[in-house]
Amino acid sequence: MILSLDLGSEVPIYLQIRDRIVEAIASGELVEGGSLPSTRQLAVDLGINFHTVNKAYDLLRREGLLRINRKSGALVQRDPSTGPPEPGFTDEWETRLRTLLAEAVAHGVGDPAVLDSCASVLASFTPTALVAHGADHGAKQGDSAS
Amino acid sequence: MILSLDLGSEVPIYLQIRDRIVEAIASGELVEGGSLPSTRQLAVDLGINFHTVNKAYDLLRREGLLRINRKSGALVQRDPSTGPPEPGFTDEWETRLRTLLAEAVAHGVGDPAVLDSCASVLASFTPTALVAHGADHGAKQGDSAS
Amino acid sequence: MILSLDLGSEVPIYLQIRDRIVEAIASGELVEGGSLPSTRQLAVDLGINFHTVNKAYDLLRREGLLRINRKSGALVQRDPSTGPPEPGFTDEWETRLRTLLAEAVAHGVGDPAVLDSCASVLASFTPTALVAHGADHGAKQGDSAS
Amino acid sequence: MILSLDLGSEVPIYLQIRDRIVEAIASGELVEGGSLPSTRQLAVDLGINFHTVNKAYDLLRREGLLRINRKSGALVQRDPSTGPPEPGFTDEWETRLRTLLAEAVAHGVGDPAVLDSCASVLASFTPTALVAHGADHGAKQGDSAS
DNA sequence: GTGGTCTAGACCACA
DNA sequence: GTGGTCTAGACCACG
Repeated sequence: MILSLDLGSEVPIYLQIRDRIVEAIASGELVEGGSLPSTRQLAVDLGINFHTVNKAYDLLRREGLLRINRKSGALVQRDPSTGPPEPGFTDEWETRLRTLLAEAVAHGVGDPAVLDSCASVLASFTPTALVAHGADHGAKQGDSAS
Repeated sequence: MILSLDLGSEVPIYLQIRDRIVEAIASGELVEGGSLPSTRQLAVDLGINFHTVNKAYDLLRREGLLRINRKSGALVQRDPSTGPPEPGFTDEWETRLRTLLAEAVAHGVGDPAVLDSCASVLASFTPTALVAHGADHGAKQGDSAS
Repeated sequence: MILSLDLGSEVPIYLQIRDRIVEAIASGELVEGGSLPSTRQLAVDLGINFHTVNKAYDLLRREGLLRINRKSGALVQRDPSTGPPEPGFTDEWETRLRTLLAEAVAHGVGDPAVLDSCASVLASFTPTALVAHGADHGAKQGDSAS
Repeated sequence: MILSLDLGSEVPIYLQIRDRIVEAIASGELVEGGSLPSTRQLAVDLGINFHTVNKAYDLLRREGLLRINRKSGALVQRDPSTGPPEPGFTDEWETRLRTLLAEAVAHGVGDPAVLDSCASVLASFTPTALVAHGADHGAKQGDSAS
């Protein structure tokens, strides 16, 4: 759970923390039931105010990725294997995806290049070891639409 | 150039305007050199303050998608056919893509489903290709429509 | 009187015209009593609206550098040999000079480099040829007012 | 950090603030790393809206003279000892210098008088050198005062 | 007519 | 507490 922040970035610190944790869950680095450092501990490690960590954890809780209780601290509530997303998640997410992809296309990134980026990002979440027996859910290729 | 906003959304109005325009550029609805409504006009049409439109336009200008001058108003500066993105764009964009995709994966959307979403979003930007036989009026070459 | 503008610059066109004319007067390219192109003519030559030229001429008139009458058009009212500036000019000008020089110093340009810039700019106004025989109406020296 | 404005001047307040700060940096009154009053505080002190201060600070930030973060407010990012200016600064600056000096020359201020003005303005930024015997505390080396 | 400035109030995000 | 967002009115600059 090494979590590198960029102080002085445009992105608020609490969001950077949240983003890194989301990515850690996506990549399997954090699995359902796993525990995260206490807010105080992480704050000390990162050299930031613990309120900032708190805010990140709370955001993740509201997103359904963490559960938090007094005794055991923050635990991962969800991971890729937990099941399909809550209803309503996908629509809202696709809206954001649409805007993000539009941005690349508008700037002149070709459709294939965009898809390649998506595929390679996905591949980076499943570092080969997990693609064990059938590999039927890996970052498959060739279904490009254009 | 119908631009439907969701007042009362979490997303600020100026960002919604910006997002819709980015998507319009990506989809070829707006092409390089095309002109956008004047800030005041659009503001009246949308029933909002002109500053809000102004802010959206200014953001797009800073992103390199619009150029703005006093006489002719806002013109589209870039479209998918204009060329590859400025250096530095892709890296920053992929960082955001990574976070966005991680979000879906963490919520249990499978890699293939994610890729499908990406592909179908991209396809939605070039719907003409799916309909046309020769597809000679797609936003691929500089055949400006104005 | 070739006057090159940069359309699309941050600096308004009318100000660019004004600035170029001020520089032409400073360099002796335009002398007291000399006539400028008519607003319409210059507007056509530059491919701009004649109101814009008008605005530049009017500004110069208010600054005391031009006089304008219907029959003979715009005439240069002042040049370096006309005499010392109107009272009040110098103070206001030095305030602007102070800010401009402070900007360079704050950005790390050393005092000598700043002075060099000033000197070379001044030298560029008096292209050596004018300091010829008597040099009694050129940018004469030694009449420092301070 | 006393900052006297002239309400009712032609020059917008935010620009006056910006100019005074630039001059304070040039004169060594503000040194790299030094902190400025918070936007709200300064606004109260000056009896103006905090947005106006904000605008001045933001302009200075875009000029590279300030850095701004939420925790520590506005800090001086540059001062005469920080090093040479960013490439591109000098050219743009000399263009403005050229116009400003041309103005004086056109109004009849002699070249020597102009140069004198430049020199005395520069001298006013480092007044200590004119007083001190050894001049070992001038704003020449990185002897930050904070 | 256009876009942009200047100032501003209410509110939010951040640490 | 800090800076920043979002929206806004009145006015100016520009062509």
